[in-house]
Formats: sequence, C-alpha cells, structure tokens
Amino acid sequence: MTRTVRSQAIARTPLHLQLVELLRDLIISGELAPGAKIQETVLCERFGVSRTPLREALKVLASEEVVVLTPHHGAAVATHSIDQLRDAFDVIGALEALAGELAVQRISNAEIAAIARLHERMVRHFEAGRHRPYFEVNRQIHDAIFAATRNRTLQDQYRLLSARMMSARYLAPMSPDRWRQAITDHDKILAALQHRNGTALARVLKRHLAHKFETVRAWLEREAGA
Amino acid sequence: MTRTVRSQAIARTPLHLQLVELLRDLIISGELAPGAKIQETVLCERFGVSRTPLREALKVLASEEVVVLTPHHGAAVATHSIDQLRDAFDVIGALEALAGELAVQRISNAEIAAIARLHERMVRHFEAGRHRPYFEVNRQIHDAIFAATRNRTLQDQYRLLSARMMSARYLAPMSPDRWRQAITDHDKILAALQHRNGTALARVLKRHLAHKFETVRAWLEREAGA
DNA sequence: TCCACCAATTATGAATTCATAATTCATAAT
DNA sequence: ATTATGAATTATGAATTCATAATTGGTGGA
Repeated sequence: MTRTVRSQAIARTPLHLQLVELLRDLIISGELAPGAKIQETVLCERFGVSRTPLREALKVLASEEVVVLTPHHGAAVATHSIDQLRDAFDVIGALEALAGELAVQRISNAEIAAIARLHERMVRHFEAGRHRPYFEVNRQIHDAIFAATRNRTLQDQYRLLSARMMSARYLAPMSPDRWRQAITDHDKILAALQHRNGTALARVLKRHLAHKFETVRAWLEREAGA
Repeated sequence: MTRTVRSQAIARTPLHLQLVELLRDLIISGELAPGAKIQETVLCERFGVSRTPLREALKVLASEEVVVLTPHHGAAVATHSIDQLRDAFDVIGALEALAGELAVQRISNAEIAAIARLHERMVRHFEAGRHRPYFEVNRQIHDAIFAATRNRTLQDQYRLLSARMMSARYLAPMSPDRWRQAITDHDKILAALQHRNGTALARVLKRHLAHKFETVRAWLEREAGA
C-alpha cells in the first residue's frame, strides 16, 4: 500500500521567505524607519544567516516597493512622497469599493456578527483612548471584510498596498475630531454590511479611506515642516 | 576560470532584473507554458549566468505569482484556475474603472488624439483579420489610458495583474462575434475619452473586460475538455 | 585652510562550492 | 510480473568565495 507520507508535510519555510516576513515586520513596526539604509552584513549577523537568502528577501521586498535597491549602493527602506501616497490611496480606495460590493454578496451572517463584535471592541478602545489596540482591531475589521470577498487576488493586492505604507498609517496620530469621524464611518460600514447594501458599503469605505489619507497627509506635512 | 568580459549595457542593470524581464517575456510569449517546470541549470546554461541571479529572479516572479516555487521541488510557471482568473479579472476591472475616472481628468488632448490613431490602426488590423498586431495595438491603447492617469501605483498594479495572465489573454482565440463586440466596446471607450466622460469610460472599460473574461473562460473550458 | 586626487577599505554583484532533500533506477522479494 | 527497498544521481537550499564598484581617509598642492 503506497501511503504517501506527504499528507501531513511539516512546514518548511525557505529562509528567504522567513526573512521577508521578518523584515516586513521590522519596517511596519518602525524599527527600520523609512529611508533607513539596510546593511546586508549587519542584518546577516543579527539573524545568523548568510547574505544569499537575505539578498533574495530584499529583492522580493524591492518588487513590492517596500525597500529600494540602488545598484552598487545597497538597500534602503522605501520612502513615499505625499503624491505617491495619494496614488496608493486612490488604488486602495478602488479595491475597498470592490471589496464592499463583493463582501455583501458573499459574507455569511456569522461573519457579519463577528465583525459586529470587533466593532464593539474597537469602539471601547476608542472610548478608552487606546490608540494601538484601536488600530489593531480596526485592521482586523478591514481584513475581515476583504476575507469575506472570497477573492484571494483582491486580498493579496490590498495587503500589498497596505503594507507599503503601514508604517505611515500606524504612526500618523489622529486628532480627536478625526478619530470620532472614523468611528462614525465605521458605524456606517457595519450598518451597510448588515443591510447587505454593496453600493453604500463601497461608498462609505472609499470615503473612510479618504479621511484616513487626510490624516496621513496632514501628519506628513507637519513632519516635513518640523 | 576565464575572465568574463561583460558589456557595459548589462553592467548597469542588475542581472536578476534582466532575468525577471527575460523570463516574463518567455512566459508571456508562451514559450514557457503554464505548468512548465523550470530547470535552473537549463536556463542558466541558456542565458550564460550562474544560478544566484536566476534564483533571485525566480523569487521576484514568485512574489508576483507568475511562477510557483515549491521547496525542494523547484520552480514552475504558475497555472491559474478559472476561479482565480475571475478573481483577477474582477480586480483588474476595478483598476480599469478607476483608470477611466482618473484618465478623463488628466489626459491631454494630444494623448486622446494619439489613442484615436491607435484605435484606427487597431480597427484596420481587425478588418484584415490580423490577430497578433491587433492584440499588440489593443494593449498599447489600454497602456495609454493607464499612463494618462498619472498614477504610477495604478499602472504598476495593472501591469502586475495583466502579466500574470497575459498568456491567457493572448492565447485565447476570439470568435468573430466576440471580436466585433470588442471593436464596438473600443468605439465606446474612445468616445467616452473624447467626451471626457469618466463614469461612462469606467462602465465601458469594465464591461469590455467582462467580455474578455468570457472569451478566456470559454477557451479554457474548451481546452480542459479537449 | 581648502580642494583635488589617489590609495585603502568596505560593500555589493555574482559565481562557485558545499550540504541536503528529492528523484531515479536497479535489484530483490512476494 | 509487480511492487517495495535502497543506492546512485540529480536538483535545490544556503554558505562561501571571488570580483568589482563605491566610499572613505589621507596626502600633497595651491
């Protein structure tokens, strides 16, 4: 009996993929700030790997525009101008709109309920003024909406573009007014989901993102001036 | 070992990026068919490079989902199910709709005129039944519309997703009816551009893509059956 | 003192080498 | 004859080595 042993293959993640995730985390968390130069040997020392897999990882991140490779000059964490951010936000807006349309068609009642619970938690974080947990739950809600689309490509593209400026989204502090606005947006998002109104959901998701962009833009301009 | 004398041309662009383009072309042209196994040593021999840059290139293409890497099994040209293609077409549709909205706001009259000339050429290829030149000019028109958006991210994402199934788009033969339909679509695309009607352009671009998907789907299902 | 230029050092680009996992093929057992 | 087993071969994963471009630091000259 030829029982294939491949049935429960143990997870063997290639080194370069592990490094991709590791570096992405370092960049998202802000430990590697935008514009920071990446010294291959330094990171190799730190992670205990040779340059080969690290360089492969850098090439992948470069193709995602998370880092920038300059021939013979090395790697650096990508920086994005306000124009570039606006461009990315426009694209993400289109993706969110599509996500809204698809989600209401395919989401289960259980998933809607789960998002409602996340929503409650997020509101509580807002009321307690806890920024970091708020952002985390916020991200989970958006991820849940994209997961409900059942469209892997859509999810991947969304993650790709979000990751590219995740640090900006996380770091940009919201004014109390903007934060209240965000909560209002999310109330409408949840309502549109519960009514399975795709058009409304697409519209409010897009507007929500536009608000977020204004927050990021204001922060970047203040940063640049300071 | 003999001292390799490299020409200046290839010294400027990193090898792995050249290989990314080279491989992409091979895949788009169909020389490397979907599902084909990629033997590293074979391609290294063919291109006269070592495995290091080729493997870097494969990793980049894998992150674009143009190839699939299986640990210890090697690389293969990615195959896409009809469901995956539909997912990708949905996303491209959203991108095209956004492109339409932005293009009419930012395109110059000269660019519209250039697209009109491309349109004429495309129609002549259609009337003469020249498939390959038709597809080529068709692609140029769509690229021109995306270029008119002035949104680099949008262009990049579009190119990324189209490349992923370019072979399918190229290889799928259109029925005479579908081809006529495509020309009708393009008439409307040009008209919407000339009237700078973003809503109409977005709508017709999306519908045009839906037609294209039906062509590809029909072809794939016939292929699978045959 | 400042600038230009050249040597020394360092970092990156790419090839080669080494280790290990997967496949193939031959042999043996049922 | 067919299938299972195991050695041999092959291909991939990763480290190391080699080559070359860029940077740095110092010296000499104006």
